[in-house]
Amino acid sequence: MSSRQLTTTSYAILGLLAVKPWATYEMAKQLQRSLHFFWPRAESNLYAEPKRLVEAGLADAREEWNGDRRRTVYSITEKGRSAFRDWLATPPAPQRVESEAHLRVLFGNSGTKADLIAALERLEADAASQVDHFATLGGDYARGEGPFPERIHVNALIASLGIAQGRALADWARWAKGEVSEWGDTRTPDVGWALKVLKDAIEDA
Amino acid sequence: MSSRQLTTTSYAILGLLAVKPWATYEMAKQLQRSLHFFWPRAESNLYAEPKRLVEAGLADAREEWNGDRRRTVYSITEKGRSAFRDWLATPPAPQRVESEAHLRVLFGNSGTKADLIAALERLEADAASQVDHFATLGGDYARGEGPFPERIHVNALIASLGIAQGRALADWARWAKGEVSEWGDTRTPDVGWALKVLKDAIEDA
DNA sequence: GGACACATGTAACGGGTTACATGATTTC
DNA sequence: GAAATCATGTAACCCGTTACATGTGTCC
Repeated sequence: MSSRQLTTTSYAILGLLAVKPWATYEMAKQLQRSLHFFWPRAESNLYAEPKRLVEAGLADAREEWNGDRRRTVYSITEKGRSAFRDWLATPPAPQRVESEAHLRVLFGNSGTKADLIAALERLEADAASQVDHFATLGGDYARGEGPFPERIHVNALIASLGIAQGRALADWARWAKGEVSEWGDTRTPDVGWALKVLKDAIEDA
Repeated sequence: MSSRQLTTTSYAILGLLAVKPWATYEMAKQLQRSLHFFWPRAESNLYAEPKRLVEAGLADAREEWNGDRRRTVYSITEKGRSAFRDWLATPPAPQRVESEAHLRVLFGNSGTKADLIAALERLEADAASQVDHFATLGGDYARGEGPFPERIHVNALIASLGIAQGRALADWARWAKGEVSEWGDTRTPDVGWALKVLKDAIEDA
């Protein structure tokens, strides 16, 4: 019925199940927490996926009752583990970034200075919340409070990545905000300034 | 018929048309070039959008003939310009990143060292090609060869952003590759190492 | 004469989102 | 007793992708 080719989202969930069994609700929350920044998905979506995994024999479902409230707990099967390992051996798809804020910077000369600065502020806010998130996660593990001590090494990797990327973006946005605020208007380029920015950027490359 | 709410993709195209009139084919290529890294879209998609813009009165279409070969040239209308300005004044949606490579790092402990390193290499390659792209773009403008001199300032901004982000990612990936290659296996965490990585990352935050 | 770039699409499919629905339990 | 959160979905919609189609001009 609802059978379908497994997607990356399916494997993301399978990966979570490889860590431990999860109830769907719990798992959905966890996905929001851990995948929000590089594999974002709507919560409602996550209720269909584990059923497909069960159908494919990669996971087992078990009903639990808490009073009159039902919860479905999923766990990975041996077949699931090996399917996940196979997927990990597969070449990853290229990264995909969608950023309206970048778009607004690119076309910033068609709008007002306030618009452009608002876009830069969004960029900075996004970046700051990313840094925050990964710093919190990393801090928990650093204090020995991470929920999965056996995952401390991969989590350290992810935290340092999230922080590095977030910081680079936040720093840039803050810098750019300062620069743009000194522009006369958005339409007329200060060529000397632009040339210097380009030179500096390319040197870094 | 094919009328529909305008999407961010529509506005991206409208933004291009605000720069100059484009033939569809040319425009599709340009979109690949300039939006590939932060608003990627399949080429075939880009042939439908300008028709919607025309339908909405935001653009005009003109047929041109080059021998027996037809090309449709679109240009923005006054209404289009003002609609685009309105859109620029709108708060940008949060950034959205989809990265299978990140996912594979997060679950790297379920796979082999080779898998993990392959993911890191993908990350590094993505980042390097991003740096490359923006360095080329920036270099053209720096040499006064940019196709749109009146856009040098926003292009400088975008180039420096692209390079900064790409470099941050590439540097991290290179570093991580070196670290992981010294791991015993992916399963057993070296807690001392992880703690140090976390401490360093959080200090940076 | 063949390959390749130019130029413009169409058809089918599908993963994902938004919005809504529903009832139970815990908390204040 | 109300509000929040637990817990699990469904229905409709749609933007976008993949894959394919088709003919022309140009270059070697």
